[in-house]
Amino acid sequence: MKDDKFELALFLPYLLAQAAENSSLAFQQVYKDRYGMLRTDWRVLFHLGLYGRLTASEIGVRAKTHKTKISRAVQRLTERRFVERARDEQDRRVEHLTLTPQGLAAYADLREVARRYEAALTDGLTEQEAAGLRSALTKLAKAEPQRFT
Amino acid sequence: MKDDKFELALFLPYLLAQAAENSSLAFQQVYKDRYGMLRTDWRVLFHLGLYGRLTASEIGVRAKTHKTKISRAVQRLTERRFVERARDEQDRRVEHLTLTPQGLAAYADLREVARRYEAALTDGLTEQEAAGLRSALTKLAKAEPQRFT
DNA sequence: CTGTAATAGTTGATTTTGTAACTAACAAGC
DNA sequence: GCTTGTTAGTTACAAAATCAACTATTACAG
Repeated sequence: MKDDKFELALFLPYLLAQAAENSSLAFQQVYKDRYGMLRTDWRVLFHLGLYGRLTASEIGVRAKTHKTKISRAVQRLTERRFVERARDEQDRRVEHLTLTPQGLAAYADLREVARRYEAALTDGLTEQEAAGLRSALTKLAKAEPQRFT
Repeated sequence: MKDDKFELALFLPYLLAQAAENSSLAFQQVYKDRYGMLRTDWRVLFHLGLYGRLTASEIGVRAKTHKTKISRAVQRLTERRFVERARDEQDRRVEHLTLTPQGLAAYADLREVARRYEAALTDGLTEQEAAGLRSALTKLAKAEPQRFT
């Protein structure tokens, strides 16, 4: 039963999940309480805020998020007047999404919160930790999923 | 619209979530395909495999997981004969959980997979990245959730 | 003792996600 | 033109997560 050479607390998928959940809680509280948004909602909002006009599938690719999740997030954001849809006249399958003034305001507000939150999170880390963390996370986030027998 | 001084791809809660999801996919595939387990299931299995006899709430505390999630995971694991429950005779509210031989076998198998997976993940990182990552994640995972206005 | 609070764990109702199938519009071969 | 395939996005149904309420048992104050 007792085991050698394996520590759950050091297993990356486990540790990453714990850190991710723990360090998103306070931010989640804000976008949920202030704007009734879910995780995918704020991500869509931020993509539109940062990059301007995008289609649902462009957001899906950038955010590595399934199209049904995006579709439902856009639906919620549209109902609440944060986002506006516009059909592309050349290709009528495509919808261009933009933030409404209300959406822009929410984005600007949350972006400030995010900025402060980021600072607070980084504050607890040493230079080396922050640097190694960022660099490693970027690799891990981009890496192709491994293969297993 | 265009924004300065904020990068979504560097926002820790976002980057962490991406890295966490991406680096758990292949492992998830294994415990799902081989044993039909969900995320909480393998976590419970590993806790019992690593630390021996535990109660549901002890696992909940260690894994920072809500008791209903644990309860349902234990239910699934018990149905499939990976785990056995035993009432505590002193305090009959408490149930002690242990792995069955079948549970131990599954644990041993998955632990080996985890070990190899961990090695593969770490392989893509430099020494500094791995060190900074681990140290930073541990802090982030333990930190008290921040406070916001 | 007895009533009230606390703890371990489960259950049920609601919300959210995941998977697959679907509609609508375009593209390309023939 | 017409068939076949592809892409954008939605919808339907099943699986899973969340949150609150619940049972059963113990603790403890008076």
